[in-house]
Amino acid sequence: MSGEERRCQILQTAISLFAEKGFSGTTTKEIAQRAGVSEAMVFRHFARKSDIYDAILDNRAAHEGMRFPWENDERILRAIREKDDFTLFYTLALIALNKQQADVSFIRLLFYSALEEHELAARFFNGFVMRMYSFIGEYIKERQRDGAYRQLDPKVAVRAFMGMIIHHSINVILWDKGGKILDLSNEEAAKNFTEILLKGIMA
Amino acid sequence: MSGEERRCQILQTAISLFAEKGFSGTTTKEIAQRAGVSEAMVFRHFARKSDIYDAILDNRAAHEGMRFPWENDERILRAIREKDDFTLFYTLALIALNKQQADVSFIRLLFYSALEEHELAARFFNGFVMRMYSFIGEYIKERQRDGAYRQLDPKVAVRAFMGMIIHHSINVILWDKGGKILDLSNEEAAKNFTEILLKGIMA
DNA sequence: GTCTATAAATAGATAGAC
DNA sequence: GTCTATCTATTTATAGAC
Repeated sequence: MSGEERRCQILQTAISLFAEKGFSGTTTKEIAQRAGVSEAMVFRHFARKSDIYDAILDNRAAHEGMRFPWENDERILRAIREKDDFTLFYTLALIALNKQQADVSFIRLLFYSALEEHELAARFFNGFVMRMYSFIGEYIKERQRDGAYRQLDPKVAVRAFMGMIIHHSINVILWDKGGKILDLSNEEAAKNFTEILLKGIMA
Repeated sequence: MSGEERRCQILQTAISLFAEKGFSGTTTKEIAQRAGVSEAMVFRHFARKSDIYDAILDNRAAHEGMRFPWENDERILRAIREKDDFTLFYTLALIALNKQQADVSFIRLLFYSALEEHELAARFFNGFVMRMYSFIGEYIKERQRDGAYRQLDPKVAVRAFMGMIIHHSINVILWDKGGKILDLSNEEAAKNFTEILLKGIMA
């Protein structure tokens, strides 16, 4: 295997372990074992263990989780043009829920990084999250000008909406794994949260 | 210092360190240093490091975070009797927000324990969270029978409401510390979320 | 590029004196 | 109940051969 390939493979292995057990809960030995190489190989590519964590910042795959999958999504662009509120928020919610639950590993990594105060969390927040607030916030402002929504801080509406969605995913992933309290398809969840939000902010 | 006192003090120190850096991110040496004792003292009271983590389960102070501060709260009991929806949800939200943000340490401990899959998280979920769902859920059912709220799964409404609240606190605590995106008093947040929920679920 | 062997540092845990 | 000293295991990290 070439240097670049090996480096990448070790990094992927480490990311998945950091997501499972956090940075300090993961040993270089485990990383090496799961990657199927010797520990010396790990240190050949990353001088210190913390360099592996830092390398996540430049990793393409990790940034996958920070992509805006809807910026070129035809359903969404059309819903915005047509001011089809339900379709817009429903589609946003459904895409988010599916994405979050398909990438449990990324969500866990993100929460660990927030608790451990690693730059990854800050970068996610300053990139993805802020962009999200302005994207949805702008639409809400426009609809307020139309008189369709009542006057409230658009950012509060975004927080409420994202709160329902993310909190639901966190429950599915972290707290209520078996669906003990609430077992709901993502379609049902998206529909219900969208209805609550829209009725909640309409004029 | 007596044995029991010392044990308790070491436990408190450990809890606060586990909240900061997680279980594996904390060393027994640090615990000893911050508690102002030798490492030997730590191991005198807790044979193994993991025993400290486990002892949190029997700790009164940790259970403080799992209390229902409103079960004897006159404002809330009265709001239920009078079916004063706004006051009920507003008060619940405000108490929750204030409590969460006053006990950042407990919230962090809880999230670490969920990621680390420690029993603390499961106990919190099976105790506090489930009780919360049935408490609010029952009220919503009653109001649905009254014809005041539209038909939807009460648990979905609870998840939406708790989602807004908890997600907001998590933002304040973990992600948006400086209030970069949204800087809101807990009163404003409680008011806004309550309005969105109530308009969102009313008939 | 890969490994085995080993060093160095740290973490968890114990012994025994006071 | 408390400490110092010590031990062992683990973890991070390096050296050097192939």
